[in-house]
Amino acid sequence: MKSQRTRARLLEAGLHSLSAAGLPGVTVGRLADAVGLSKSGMFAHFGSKTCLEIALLDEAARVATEHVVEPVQAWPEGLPRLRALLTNWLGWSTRAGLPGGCPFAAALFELDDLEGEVRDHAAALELHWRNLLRSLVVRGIELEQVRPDADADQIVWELCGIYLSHHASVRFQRDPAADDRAWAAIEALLGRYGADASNSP
Amino acid sequence: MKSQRTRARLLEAGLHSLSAAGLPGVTVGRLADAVGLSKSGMFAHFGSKTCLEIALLDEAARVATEHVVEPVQAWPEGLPRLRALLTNWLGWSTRAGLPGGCPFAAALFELDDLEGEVRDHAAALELHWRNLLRSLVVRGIELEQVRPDADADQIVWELCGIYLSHHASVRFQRDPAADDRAWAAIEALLGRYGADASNSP
DNA sequence: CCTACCGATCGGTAGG
DNA sequence: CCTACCGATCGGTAGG
Repeated sequence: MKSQRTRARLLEAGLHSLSAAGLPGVTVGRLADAVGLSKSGMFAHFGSKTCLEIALLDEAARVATEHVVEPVQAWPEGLPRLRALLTNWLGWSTRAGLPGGCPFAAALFELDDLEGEVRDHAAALELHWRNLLRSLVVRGIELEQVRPDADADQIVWELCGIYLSHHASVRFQRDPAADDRAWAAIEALLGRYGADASNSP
Repeated sequence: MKSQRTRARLLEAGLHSLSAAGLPGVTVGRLADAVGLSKSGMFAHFGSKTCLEIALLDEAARVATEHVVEPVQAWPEGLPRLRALLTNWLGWSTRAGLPGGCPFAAALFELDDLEGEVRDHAAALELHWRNLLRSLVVRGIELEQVRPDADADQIVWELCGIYLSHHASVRFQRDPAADDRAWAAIEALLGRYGADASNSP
């Protein structure tokens, strides 16, 4: 019970480091210091650095789900829910109280050319997220809010690009127009496939 | 003269590490080993780790320019040259012989929440690149290949998103359809602003 | 460019 | 969970 609270504090502090400095910024020693225990205490909670990294990715997914996915279940299915999800997705890490960017966006580029458990775990979480996006698009097609010949995978692919460009725009270039640019791109993308659109591809 | 050749070998080996494992993957000791000299020999060439990192970003920019920008000057101005540039941009690091991904894409997410000279240098190179993209779009407008009311910055912003999604798609998800997805997105984007397009925004 | 060295930190373990 | 410790590696320096 006390152990579980300590673990929760470790995950919270670790997620902050992960957001601020990426996986290389998370070290066993620094995290132990931040929470006020010894390094070996860390290994009592996480058997290895790899286990810690995987636990932190899961924690990031948990917090992301809490802030991005859960509030959206109240919206009507299909496009309205997708739009609400995108609203929550863009900039979620800041609204979740994290000091830096999205750990998954970072993992996409930090782990891309590495092999191992951590990469595999990040890839699984990433796939899960894309499938969620995809299911909303597919539901939009079923509900005839999106053209029946729309390519759901293409839409998801482009939405991910908009998310990444928005992330770079906000966190790296610090462009105040990032939100406007992202929504202009999103509306153009959805407009392209909208059931009301008459222009052929 | 011999020193210059050694420096060139250091830059080449360092750029490989940078591509494969990002900035955290470049260490003075490993790079010294790879080229067969001592660590202090490294400091004779680059005064500090920071200097080395900046030199590697410049080297990455040099190689990128060589493979992406220079071959494109033969194309007609405006849209044809932009399309040729995009063709060379997507996947350039592999065609340049690098073992991993694009160092600038990685820097965008590795350095975003850090401060310092390295970040500033990466930001300057990034801005230079976006300005190049922008100038091609603007030239397309001047040549009436692109609608006069097109927002060049928005186009560049979306192109960067397509590049990042393509990068994640190729290197992280290893999706063989990445090129097709990227070009579908590019053609849709350019079609949206094409001089021949009659649909309003 | 070298040898030889510095203090700090890395992930991890022994033994309790 | 702790103290105490391990070998390896980090960026960097002194002196040549």
